[in-house]
Amino acid sequence: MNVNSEIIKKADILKAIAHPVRLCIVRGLLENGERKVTDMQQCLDVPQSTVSQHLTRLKAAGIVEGKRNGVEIYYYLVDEDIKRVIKALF
Amino acid sequence: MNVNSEIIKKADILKAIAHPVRLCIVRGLLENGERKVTDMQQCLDVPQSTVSQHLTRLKAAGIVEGKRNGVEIYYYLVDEDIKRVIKALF
DNA sequence: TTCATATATTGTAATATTAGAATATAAGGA
DNA sequence: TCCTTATATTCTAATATTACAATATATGAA
Repeated sequence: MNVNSEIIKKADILKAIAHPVRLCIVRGLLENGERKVTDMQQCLDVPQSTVSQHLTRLKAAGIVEGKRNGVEIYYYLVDEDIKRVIKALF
Repeated sequence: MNVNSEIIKKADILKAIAHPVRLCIVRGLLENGERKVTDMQQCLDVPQSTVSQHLTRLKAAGIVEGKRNGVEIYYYLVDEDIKRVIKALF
């Protein structure tokens, strides 16, 4: 296998959003700006731990960041590539 | 889990290109138009059967199609979403 | 401190993806 | 026909992803 590291990085970014729950989260963030976990969970109808795990993956990929407000955490998109990709996809 | 079928479809399309070899193939097709398998294989430095397997996946996802010319098969992109996504990504 | 709510982490079983060798098929030329 | 080249398929072991329950942690209010 020999593909360059730029390709690998881009493929990793795509992998991060290539999942229904994560894609839905990311699309929601693009449409509505920041959101807290509970809201996503209700919208997706998925257990809380599942949402949290997917958010962890999105964070690790550098796609979202969260800011805490008291007991809640609001997530928002931080990757411009992803914003363009989502717009292109929908 | 409850995400609608549009999201699932779009996530499947992303999954299809969220792999270094497949992303490289697709990007190459977008840049250079149609290509035959042997050329992709040399460019990627991956065994022939591996390239062929990835092409099968891209075909199944409706992203590429191939037309035979004698003993060779030329592949080309057929999905407009993907073209936009790749452009947005690079 | 204790409690309630929001979110994260861990453990694990089920499933999917992956690479690549071996083999098969398809097409055309000698 | 037989040979060669191009491409596809099959098999399989290794690895990665997934869902979700159970549990842990963080914050703020009482």
